[in-house]
Amino acid sequence: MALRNVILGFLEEPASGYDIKQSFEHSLSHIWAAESSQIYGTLRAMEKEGLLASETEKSNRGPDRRVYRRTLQGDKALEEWLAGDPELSPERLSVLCQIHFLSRARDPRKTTVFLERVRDSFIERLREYEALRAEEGKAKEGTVDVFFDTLALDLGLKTLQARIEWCEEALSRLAALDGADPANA
Amino acid sequence: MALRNVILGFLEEPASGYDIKQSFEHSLSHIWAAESSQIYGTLRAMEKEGLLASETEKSNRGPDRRVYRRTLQGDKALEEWLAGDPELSPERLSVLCQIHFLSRARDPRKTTVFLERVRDSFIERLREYEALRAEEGKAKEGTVDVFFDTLALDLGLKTLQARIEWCEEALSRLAALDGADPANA
DNA sequence: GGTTCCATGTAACGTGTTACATGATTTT
DNA sequence: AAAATCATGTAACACGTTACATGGAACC
Repeated sequence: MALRNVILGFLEEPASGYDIKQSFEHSLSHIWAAESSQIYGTLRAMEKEGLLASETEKSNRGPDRRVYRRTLQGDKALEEWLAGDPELSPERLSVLCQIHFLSRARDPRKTTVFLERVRDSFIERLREYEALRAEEGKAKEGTVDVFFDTLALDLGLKTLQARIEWCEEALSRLAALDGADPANA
Repeated sequence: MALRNVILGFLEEPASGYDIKQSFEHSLSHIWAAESSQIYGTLRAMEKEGLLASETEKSNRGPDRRVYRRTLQGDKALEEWLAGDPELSPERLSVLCQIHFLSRARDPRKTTVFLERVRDSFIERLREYEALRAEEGKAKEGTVDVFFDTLALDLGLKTLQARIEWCEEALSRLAALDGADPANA
């Protein structure tokens, strides 16, 4: 159901499936990048359900565009979503499963190597988020908009920082284990 | 593909679909709780692929059990998963989408109410994780096992703490905005 | 006799990805 | 003439959830 809601959110102005795909890439890329195939299908379904209405329109470049706008029912659905409960989806990070089973083997060496790689991946992603954040910040220096537009991105940054810290802590505790109890190696 | 790998991980000892379902509930519940229907289907598929082999066995209570064990090929697949790249799945938190579109409206009041609810949900989940953590810790006080067995859980704890902090920070910045610029209300 | 636990599954649906098909227009 | 961009879609597959069917054994 989330995709439907996000589409409703993007349709503040009438837009085509192609436009919505662009919106994903420009303003939600760090959270979600839906595929065109899914977007087009969902738009059709939403029109059938009465959430959207569409008209075709000549493009000045390429084939005709099917332009969608929210119906009153669509307006209402969006409002309900934004006034409804926070949707805390379960996380199900595969990497946690890997760590779980690795650590069952009680092998400090293997665990260390793996955690270092996890940390490096997190750091890499952090760099990407920081770059995005810098762009946003530069574009709207000192305005109230900076706060609102970086709200969601900042959660990602904070989360990654905490996870990198977790890696560092786990690695230093592992090093202590390995030193104190070399029989484990 | 993740479910296949987790099943391989659980099959350190031969086990039935039912047993695997229990394993999810006992040792991976905070990360993932797969449904029986999916587990049984996947077990069948994995046997067909040569990762597992099964025999039926009388149960001392209830119907016959189909007990699976890893084949050599299954051993190899598990090893490869644990030696392979960390799987950092994309997060796609619906709640971030909600925040994104709420904040577009530039409405400090609505955003405040929503963020308070998000914070409370995170706090609730944190309590659950802390309870799980306390159980683990109690069962294996002072042993090396505590470290390994709480590794994945601790990431969850750290993540939640960071997210709660993020809520608090955003809320206090919002309060400042609202005080300084009441024209926005 | 009813509830709970053991145990395996089927069917339908919802969501998401990958690969591909089609064809116009603009830029190099 | 080739490549990039605009624009919409179909088909097949993979993953996951929900609801339901079936039936035995143990416990109260």
